[in-house]
Amino acid sequence: MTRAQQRRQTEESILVAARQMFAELGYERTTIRAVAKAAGVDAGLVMHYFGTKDNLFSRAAELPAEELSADELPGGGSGEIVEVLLASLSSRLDGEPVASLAVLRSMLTNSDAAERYRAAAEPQLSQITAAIPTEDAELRASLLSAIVHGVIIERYLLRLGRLADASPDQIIELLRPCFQTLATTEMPPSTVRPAGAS
Amino acid sequence: MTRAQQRRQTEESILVAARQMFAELGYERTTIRAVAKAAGVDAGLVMHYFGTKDNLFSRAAELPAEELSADELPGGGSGEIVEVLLASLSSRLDGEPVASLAVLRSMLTNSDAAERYRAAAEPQLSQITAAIPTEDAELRASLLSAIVHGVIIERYLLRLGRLADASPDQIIELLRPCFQTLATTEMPPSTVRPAGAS
DNA sequence: CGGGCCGGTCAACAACCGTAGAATGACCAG
DNA sequence: CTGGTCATTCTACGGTTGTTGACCGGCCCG
Repeated sequence: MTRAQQRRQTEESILVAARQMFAELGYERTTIRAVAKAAGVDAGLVMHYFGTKDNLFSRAAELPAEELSADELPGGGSGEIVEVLLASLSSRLDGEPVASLAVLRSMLTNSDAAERYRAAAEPQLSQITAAIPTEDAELRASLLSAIVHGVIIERYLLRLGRLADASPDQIIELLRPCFQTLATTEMPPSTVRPAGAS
Repeated sequence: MTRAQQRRQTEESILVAARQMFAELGYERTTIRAVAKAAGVDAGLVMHYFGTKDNLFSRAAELPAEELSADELPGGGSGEIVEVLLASLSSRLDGEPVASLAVLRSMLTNSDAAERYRAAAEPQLSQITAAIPTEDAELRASLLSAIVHGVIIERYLLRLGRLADASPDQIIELLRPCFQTLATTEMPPSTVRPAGAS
């Protein structure tokens, strides 16, 4: 194995360990020394390669650009966007998306993670907005986004309730009508009955 | 002012400062020294009163039992539970619920916060479950819960999109049909059209 | 084959953290 | 008035953290 290969491999194993720890412990509780030990190298080497802890996080959280943002939501009507969103959610629901979780868990305490998350979420948000015909499209898009993130957080980070172990398909099917009423103007007319109405 | 009063007042001002910092920075980045400085006292005093940082957090996060869990969701059909949930969400949507945010932001890194959150969420969850007549009631309840938390996190912690500044009423109204389709078996039949179907 | 590049280790520093305990000084009871 | 309680502060300790720079040794180029 050539020298460059060796280096890239070591670098990658550091990144893998870092991703894992960031996802499990969040930014603050993840220490460079622990990452180094998990990767089987010295802490100094991590600094030598990545320069700074923030930078290590940046590099470790790079690929969720792929995991986090749905890949280029194709335009289309509000009907199609729902299916695209559901498909994107579904793919994130089987198999732990480690890099995404690293970003999500660190999001609330690390400013770089927060910005990275915003950068991944905003274009997606505006694409959803564009596909919704109503006046309050922006808010509806935000709600759709909030639901997606709420589900992922509750499933992977909080591990609360049935959401932790339910099958992706089951979740998707329950969410579909929900998404449809949000993405389109149609509100089920008969079911709108706020509180007291005989 | 008597001695006991003075003490309780100082203690309270420490708690206020602690809540604020935990809500803004999360558990790890909040330091006892900083809390003390914000409260205008010495760090040692904080230790003297609260013994430990974990304990300080516990005390600072006590009142969200009131903020977090909807107060005694009254039983009732799936229709009523929707309105109760929406009302609970609505009340949390105007005015920043500082203590709740402290718990939420620290939840992902501090085990006490996580447990506290679970303790507040689980009874609520089972009450929702009880009000839903379908077989997959547990999952539906979890989804409802996930949506609520997703909305709050995106509004207060992430401050992403229109959700950050929209009026509570507007959010509630958009969410209502969503909640109804989740809490009841009724699925809008005509709108179910997965992908390609002519 | 020899010398420099480079992957990698080691030891140490400065800062900060939670925490402990002694010291101070004002207040209240007897 | 006096003695002790108690709110409050000060100083310091041990540990961990991010980060640094010197050092070592094998690989590759000329």
